[in-house]
Amino acid sequence: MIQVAIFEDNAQLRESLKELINTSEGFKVVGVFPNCNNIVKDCEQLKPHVVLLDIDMPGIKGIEGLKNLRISGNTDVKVLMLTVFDDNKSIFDAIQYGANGYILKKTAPAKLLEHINDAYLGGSPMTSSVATQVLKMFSEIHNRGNDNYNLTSREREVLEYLVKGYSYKMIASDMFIAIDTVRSHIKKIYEKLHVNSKSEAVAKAFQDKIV
Amino acid sequence: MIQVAIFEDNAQLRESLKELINTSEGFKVVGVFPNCNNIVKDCEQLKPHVVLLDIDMPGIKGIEGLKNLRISGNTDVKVLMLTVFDDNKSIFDAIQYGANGYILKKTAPAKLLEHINDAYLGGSPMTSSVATQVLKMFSEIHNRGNDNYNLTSREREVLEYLVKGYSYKMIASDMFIAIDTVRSHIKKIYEKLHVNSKSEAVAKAFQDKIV
DNA sequence: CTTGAATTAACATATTCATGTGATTTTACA
DNA sequence: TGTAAAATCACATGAATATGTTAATTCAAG
Repeated sequence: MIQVAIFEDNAQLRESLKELINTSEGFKVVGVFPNCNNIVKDCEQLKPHVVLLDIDMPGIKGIEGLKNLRISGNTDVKVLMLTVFDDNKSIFDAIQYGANGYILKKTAPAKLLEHINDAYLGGSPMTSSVATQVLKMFSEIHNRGNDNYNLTSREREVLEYLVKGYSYKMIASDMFIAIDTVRSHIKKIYEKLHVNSKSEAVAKAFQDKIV
Repeated sequence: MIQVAIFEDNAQLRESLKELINTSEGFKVVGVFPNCNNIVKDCEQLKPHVVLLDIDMPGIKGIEGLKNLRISGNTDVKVLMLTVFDDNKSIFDAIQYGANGYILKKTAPAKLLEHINDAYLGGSPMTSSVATQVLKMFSEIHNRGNDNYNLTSREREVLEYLVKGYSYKMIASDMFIAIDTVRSHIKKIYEKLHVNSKSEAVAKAFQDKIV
């Protein structure tokens, strides 16, 4: 018997979720709340296996509730975020704070039960449109910026030394060139990166994944 | 009518997939191949909407096939990777090369069709255990290192300015403090981060995700 | 063969940074 | 209420950096 708690401000949806889950074999609603102001205590008392958490609630928002729950040390209960939109930022935040799944409210009843079961078993059910967002974010992150600002190989080399925190003197000695040459390269690098200090160049190198 | 091409070395699975899909309303198998050595040409000729691609094939592996397909410029066809294991590395690679979904071979027939349809419609169906892997990877990446080197709030603030490439003067004026105070903070920051230059501090801030 | 980019180098100068050694005032907390 | 940490500021000095100008050599591409 999977025990479910529901946090949803919309009374109608709240009740129909409760109805759906309670009338389904193997599921039981142990608590229903119109907000997640006391979600930590609620979960402590009721010990649900799975929580359905609306992301857009008045008062403490769903993400905040999830955050509080995880901060309180409860990493056990599976949390399914419910939302109307497959919004990028929210998905991101939800993942950050350890949501176990992210599904749209329009999900069909049968699938919803399936998702709850999935989460209970340790899976991470998500609406496939949400999954698309996640994959997109994922590959964006791991896509190193293809514009390397047309740095020459020597310039890139110098930039790498800068990132490693070398001084001009050290770079010169490591590259077997004069310190004035290092200066020349760095001047060029600054032009190409549109910066005018070492630390800006380093920051840009990280941000744009040049190194 | 969703047109599907199958690339799967196991003859039995290949045939049963074909059978399943062909006997289902709205689906049609346009091609079946025991390897993906010519996947680019195959897809050019048959123009499938969705490709089922076994990840563990002899000759050109599934991931390679996917890669070739995307490199050839075909970003249109939806690719569902089929696998036995929810293996971390493979999932990662598949995402990199633009797979649209990642499902286990043991997926029930009904769900498989659903997944194909999902992919066709632009979603990213994945088995929920796979989704778990993805989310885990995702949050690992975005998990800011929990050791922030015991920087005080003011020090962290200054560090953020450093990362933004501000000079001491600019930081002082922005924070409404004397430039010597900025120095003091920065000296402390260097001690705590074990560095001794602006650019090293910036680099460390990025590497350890302090900012 | 010449033109242009890349790499190398020198010189000058003003600014910024790193470091040391103090001190005062808040703020937190035991 | 006393003490430690945090935040503030000052002064000094040498090192490092940023910027400008100029120029020789190499080397690939037109």
